[in-house]
Amino acid sequence: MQFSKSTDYALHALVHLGHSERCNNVGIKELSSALGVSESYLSKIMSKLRQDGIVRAVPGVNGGYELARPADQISFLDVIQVIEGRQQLFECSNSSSRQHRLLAEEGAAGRDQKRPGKNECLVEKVMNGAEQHLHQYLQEHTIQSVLDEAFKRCSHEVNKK
Amino acid sequence: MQFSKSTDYALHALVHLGHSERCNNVGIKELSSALGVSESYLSKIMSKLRQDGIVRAVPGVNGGYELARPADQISFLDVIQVIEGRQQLFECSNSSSRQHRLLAEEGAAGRDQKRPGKNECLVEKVMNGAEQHLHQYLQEHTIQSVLDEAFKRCSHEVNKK
DNA sequence: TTATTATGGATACTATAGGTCCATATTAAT
DNA sequence: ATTAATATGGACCTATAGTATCCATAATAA
Ligand code: SF4
Ligand code: SF4
Repeated sequence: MQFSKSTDYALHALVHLGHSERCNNVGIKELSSALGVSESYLSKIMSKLRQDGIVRAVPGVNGGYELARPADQISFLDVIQVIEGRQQLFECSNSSSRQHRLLAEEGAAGRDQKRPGKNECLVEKVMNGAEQHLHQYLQEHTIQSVLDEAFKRCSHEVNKK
Repeated sequence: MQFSKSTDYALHALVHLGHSERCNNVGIKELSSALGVSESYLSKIMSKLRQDGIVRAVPGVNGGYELARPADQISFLDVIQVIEGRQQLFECSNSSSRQHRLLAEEGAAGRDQKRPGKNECLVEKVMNGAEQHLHQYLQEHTIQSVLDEAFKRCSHEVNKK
């Protein structure tokens, strides 16, 4: 259970883009050398980010990438979901087992015909809760918030002189 | 980014053990058929749980597994960490890149010789925060809490009669 | 028109998850 | 002591996902 390296790369690439915002587009070469990742691999990742509307890309001379929206509207969650997919953290595999009947159906069978089998399972309930918490946190942290913190450090440095 | 099936199995097995607590040990056969998982595979998982002190095991006739401590002292986090390992959610891979210097070192180099390179990286900071939140939530939910909820449902059912 | 850049398909390698089988060790019951 | 039942651990296999490279093609600005 770990985030993939691709997510790592994507986040760093976006931070880089956010940092060079006012300049021209940033080409894959610059990104690649800044992050220390091969151009071929990184370009796949950037492609994904573009397909999901996180960045814009323009080919041709002086082309490259730029953020498709302000950095404070690109959350960590957005990036993670693009790269890792939107599958949920916990997916029940054996919902036809005897176990299942105890935890999800018993007590619901006769009581509520309104919700047909939609009675939430107790294990899933905990896990989905965990996922929600995680998502909320990741939603609240954006590329901009990283940039801001970096700037704060930088200005500390200046003040000290 | 998903929890493995093994974690799923482990959680269900523990719930089963918790449910049959006062009875004798529960053998792998019963567990296996209750969960709908092969004995061979499930036994590997149970072995891991034993090595980490979550369950006790006794071989021989009428042997089997039982919880090594009360169900309210076995958190989801405990189980997950046994099965998935204790690696952190986000592990930085390219800490020698140019990027890194911007985000983790700049502003720290001259300022603080006390903490040698221990200046926390800003991307990691967010991710570690996320992990902490997740862990806290998972720590607060135990096998017992699932059992309790199941019991609540059950008694509703009884009251209705 | 051309040089430059992104895109997407094909391919390969690797690591991990998921799963099986069997030989061995351990224990309780007889 | 013997035996039957049970857990354990090693060896092995397969499928899938992550990581990565290469190349042919498309799109764009100069
Ligand atoms: S009890 Fe929940 S997690 Fe378990 S099998 Fe049923 S739906 Fe899945
Ligand atoms: S900035 Fe943080 S996440 Fe990025 S390379 Fe440095 S330590 Fe790793």
